[in-house]
Amino acid sequence: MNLRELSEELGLSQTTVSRALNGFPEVNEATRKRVQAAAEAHNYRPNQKAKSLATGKSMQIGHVIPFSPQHDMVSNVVFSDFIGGAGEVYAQHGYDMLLSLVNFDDEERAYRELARKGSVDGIIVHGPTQDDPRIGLLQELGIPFFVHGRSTDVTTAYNYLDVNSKSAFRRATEFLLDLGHERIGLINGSERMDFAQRRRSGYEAALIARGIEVDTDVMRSAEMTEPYGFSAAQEMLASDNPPTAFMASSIVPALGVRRAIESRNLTVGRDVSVICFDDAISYMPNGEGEPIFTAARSSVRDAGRRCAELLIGLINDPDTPPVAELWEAELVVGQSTGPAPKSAATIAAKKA
Amino acid sequence: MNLRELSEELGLSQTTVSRALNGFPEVNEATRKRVQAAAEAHNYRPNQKAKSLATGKSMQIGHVIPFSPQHDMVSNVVFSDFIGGAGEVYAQHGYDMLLSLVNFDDEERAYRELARKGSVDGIIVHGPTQDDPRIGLLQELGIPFFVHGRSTDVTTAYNYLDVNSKSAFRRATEFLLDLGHERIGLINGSERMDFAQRRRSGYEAALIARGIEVDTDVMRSAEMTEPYGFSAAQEMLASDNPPTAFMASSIVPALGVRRAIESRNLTVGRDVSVICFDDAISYMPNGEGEPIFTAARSSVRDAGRRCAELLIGLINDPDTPPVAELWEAELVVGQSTGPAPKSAATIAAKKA
DNA sequence: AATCGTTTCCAAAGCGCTTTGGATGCCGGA
DNA sequence: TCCGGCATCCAAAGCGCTTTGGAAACGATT
Repeated sequence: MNLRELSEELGLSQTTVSRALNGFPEVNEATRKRVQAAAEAHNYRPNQKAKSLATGKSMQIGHVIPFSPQHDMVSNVVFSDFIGGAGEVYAQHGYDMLLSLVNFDDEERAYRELARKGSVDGIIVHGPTQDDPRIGLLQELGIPFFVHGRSTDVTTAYNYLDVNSKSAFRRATEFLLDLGHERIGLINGSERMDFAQRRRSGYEAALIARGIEVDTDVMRSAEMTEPYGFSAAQEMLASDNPPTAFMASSIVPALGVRRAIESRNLTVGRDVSVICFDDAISYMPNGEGEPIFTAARSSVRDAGRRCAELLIGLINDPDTPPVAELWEAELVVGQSTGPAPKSAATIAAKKA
Repeated sequence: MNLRELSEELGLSQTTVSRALNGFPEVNEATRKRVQAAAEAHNYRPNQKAKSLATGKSMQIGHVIPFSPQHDMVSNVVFSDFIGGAGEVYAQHGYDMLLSLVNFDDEERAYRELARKGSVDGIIVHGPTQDDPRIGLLQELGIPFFVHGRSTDVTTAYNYLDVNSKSAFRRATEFLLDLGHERIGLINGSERMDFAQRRRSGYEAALIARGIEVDTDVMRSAEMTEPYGFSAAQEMLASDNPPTAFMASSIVPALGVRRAIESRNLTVGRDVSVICFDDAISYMPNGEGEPIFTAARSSVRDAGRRCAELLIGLINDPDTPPVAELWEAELVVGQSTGPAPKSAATIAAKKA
C-alpha cells in the first residue's frame, strides 16, 4: 500500500493525505482523523527511499569503521557501548545508524561515497589519530560530522567531544606518587590513537613534576587486549627494577595486569597497585560496590549519547558554530591501590 | 553533479550514461570509456536514494537491537565481533549495515517499519529467545531474514546458524567429570536466551548420564558480566558444599569466576577448575599460546561472516530453501582445568 | 453586491535514478 | 534495390514521496 493507493481509496489527493499524516496545519481535523485511521488500518508506512529522495534527508547517520585483517575499530572494547548510547538518541529522534565497515585502504573512498551518495545526513568519526586526515576530508566534502575524541594536530575548528585524557592520567599518576610509588608502569593503548598520546603525556607530566625519570623500560603501547596487559606487566615485573604500580589504559588490559600480578603470587592493591581508565563498559563494570580498580572513569555510553545529540543539532542547524566539549574523568578509588611497599624488595623476593 | 548534468556535459542521454556506468553491453566501448573518465573527473556518485527508489533494492541490511534502561544487546559481549564479521562480508558485496536501536516495547513496530519502509533488503535477528515471536512476524512480513542462533519452540522452517551449545556444554562437563570433579557450578547466561537453555541442558545431560544430582544450588543464570561471574562463584565457594569446578557461559563471567577463586587464595586449575565458552572475542582472546581457560570455542566473528553470506544469498535468490547450519564448538584445553583435588576439604579449609 | 481573507483541498512538478520501447544508421545478403 | 539484423543511442515513463502554486468554497466585511 503506497500513498497513491491510500489517497485513491480515501478519495483525496496525495497532497492532502501526505499533509494529514505529516501534521501540516492546512488540513481539516476531521479528514486528518479519517486519513490516520485508514493509514493505520492498512498498516501504511511511507517508503523511506521515496521520502528521502523528495526531502533530501535520509534520516541516517553514518559510522565508518575501518578494518584490516589484523584489527578493527568494531572490536575495540568501547565501541559497542558508544554506539549503544548514540543509538538510543538516534532512536528518539527518528534516525537510524548506518555502519559501514571498510578496508583501511578504502577509507577515504568510503567517506567520499557516503557523502556523495547521500545516504547519510551526518557522520561520526571514531578513534581519531594525531593528525587525522578524515577531518580535513569531511570538511572539504561539506557534510556535518562529529568527532569522538580529538586530533591534536588538526588546527581548523571542528566539532568534537573528548575526555581530558591528559589530566585524567596526570591526576591518577599523582595519586600513585602520593602513595609513595616511584616506579610506575604504563600500559598504554596504541599510540596511533590521539587519546593514547595524551594519556602518556599526562603520565609523563606527573612524573616530571616530581622529578622522577621517565623510563621507557616500563612503558608499553599496543591494542588494548587482556593478554597484552598480562604480558606487558609480566615482563616489567620480571625485570631487575620492577614497578610497584601500573597505569592501564582500559579495564581490559588491567585485567591482564591483575592476572600477571597474581601469577607471581603478589596481591593487587597491597604488593602492586593498579589504576586504569574505566570507560564504564556495561558488560565489564568496575565492580558493583567498591570499585575493583581505582580508576579514572568516564562513561563512553554517555559520550555516545552526547555526540549523537550534538550531531543531530548540527544537522538541524548547519550554521551552529563548532562545538567542542571536554569532559573531565572522575578519579574513583577502589581496591587496587595502596601505599607503596616499604621495600621494593617485596616484588623481587617473590621472583624465585 | 548528478546524472542529468553529467549526461548533458557529455552530450549523451541519461540512459546511455547510466548504462555505461553500470556495465550494460549495449554501449560502445569508446563512449563507455569517455563516460567513465568524465564520471571520475567530476567525482560523480549515483544518489543512493534515487537508485534505491528506481531499483527497489536498498543495499542495506538491518539489525534491530532492542534496548532498555537495564540492558541491551549491543552491550552484549559478542555483539561487536559478530557485526565486525558480518560487516566485512557486507562491504565485499556492496551492502551497508543499518543498526536500529529500539525500545524493548517497540520491537515489533520496529520490524514492521523496517520491512514496510523498504530501507533494508534483509534482516539479521540477534539473540533469539526460546519461542521468539520475531520469527513468525518476519515470516508474515515476507522479508528475507536470518537468525543468529535458534528458537527451540518455533516449528516452522527458517534460516539460522547456531553453534551446538548443548553438545559443547555436555562435552565440557564430561571433561570435568573425567577429571574427577563431581560438584560443578554452572554460571550460565540469562536463560531468556535460547542458547543459555541449551547450555544448561547439555550440562544437566552430562551430570545425569553419570548419575550425579543436578543441584540448583550451584546453578546461576544472568547477564554475562564480570561482576556477575565473581559474585556467583563467590557465593558458591562460600557455601557448605562448594564446587570444585565451574562452567561459565562466556569468557567475561569466567574472568569474574577467576577473581572469586583467587580472592579466596585458591588457585585456578589446581584447587578449582574453570571451563568457559569462548566466543573468540578479538579484544578478549583466551591467551596467546596455551589458552588461559579450557574452553568450548567457536568464533562469533566467523558466525557473523557466515550469516551475512547466507543472508545475501537469500536476498539474491529468495527461493532458496531454508538453510540451517549447526556448528560444533571445539574443546580446547588450557591452564584452568586439572584433576579434582583429593579432598574437597581443600576449598573449605581455605575458608577461614 | 462586490470584495476579501480563510480554510481546505488539489494538479502537477520535481527529487535522481533505472528501464522500457523504440529510433537511427550502417552493413551484408538476396 | 530492398530488407533484415545489429550496434548504438535516446525519449519518456516510472519508482513513491514532498511541495509549490493555485483553485474552490465560504462567510465576513465593505
